[in-house]
Amino acid sequence: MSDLLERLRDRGWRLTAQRRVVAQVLDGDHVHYTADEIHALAVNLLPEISRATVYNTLGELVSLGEVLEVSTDGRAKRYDPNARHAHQHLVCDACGTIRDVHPAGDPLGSLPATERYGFTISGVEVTYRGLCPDCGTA
Amino acid sequence: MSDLLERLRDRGWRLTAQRRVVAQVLDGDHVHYTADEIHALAVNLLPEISRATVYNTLGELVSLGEVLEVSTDGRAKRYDPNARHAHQHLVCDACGTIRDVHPAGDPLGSLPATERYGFTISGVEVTYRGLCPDCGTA
DNA sequence: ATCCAGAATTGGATCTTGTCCAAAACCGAA
DNA sequence: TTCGGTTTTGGACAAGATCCAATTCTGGAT
Ligand SMILES: [Mn+2]
Ligand SMILES: [Mn+2]
Ligand SMILES: [Zn+2]
Ligand SMILES: [Zn+2]
Repeated sequence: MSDLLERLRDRGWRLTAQRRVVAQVLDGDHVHYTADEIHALAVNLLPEISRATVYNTLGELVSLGEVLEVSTDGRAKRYDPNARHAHQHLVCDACGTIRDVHPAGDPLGSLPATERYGFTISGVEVTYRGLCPDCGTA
Repeated sequence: MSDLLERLRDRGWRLTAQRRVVAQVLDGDHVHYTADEIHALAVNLLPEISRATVYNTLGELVSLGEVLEVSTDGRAKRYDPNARHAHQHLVCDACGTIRDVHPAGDPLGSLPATERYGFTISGVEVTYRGLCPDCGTA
């Protein structure tokens, strides 16, 4: 059983067949699927699973902190199971590919105290944009 | 006439009444309105302007590099006329307020060469999240 | 001043993403 | 086995955005 499923069971989550296949699709640390992609992949494993259940399950996983929502453009949100290791994203502007990259130093540190305007800051998202090797001008 | 309108005219843009009021609404460097907010404000100045024209005009301004699109959440995109000075955003998770903040050092520098995976990197977006003074736990 | 072709605008249809809801199915404790 | 709470489901609904064919506008040519 995957780490993810194990942690969920430890939290008293009822492990239904539907939740199991959603977790299974997300398993592996380097995917960034949309909800509809996850639904399509889940249907391969459990043909009768509904779109609503996929959205419900993803919402619960996000609330539990097991999955991150990533909005790299104004399109569909992507769901990132790599919630345990802080990381940032490198996005191809042409094909939308997303890669995980890892911070050098604390990105929060780059915001000077004089630029906080009384906010209580809880996090920072960094998205690098460019062209991937496949899409770059050959 | 605003700087923005002047630059647009210099580029040979046809300055219609509709485009003028959209530019007028965006004038001033610290706004981050949604397309519908811009439409509502534009209607005050030119009652018959359509939503489609607001979207068309915003799209053109973005193509020209005069306005930036900002997607801070999965909701409506926001349009940022402050495209001439590199800056980052500080977003309140409770009320959605956006403030401009200014980088200390080049945020691009924080991505190690070993983490570029053959991408040609063209830019970076940094979004700090937290609670604004109004929304913070009093 | 008038005409005309290309540019711009318009309202509504359409699409995508996501949420909501009431009914049905499921599950596990008693 | 029964029963109440939990989960799932399909379809309705909503927001944001795009598309499109019809119309209006515009500025240069005459
Ligand atoms: Mn990731
Ligand atoms: Mn800004
Ligand atoms: Zn690419
Ligand atoms: Zn706030």
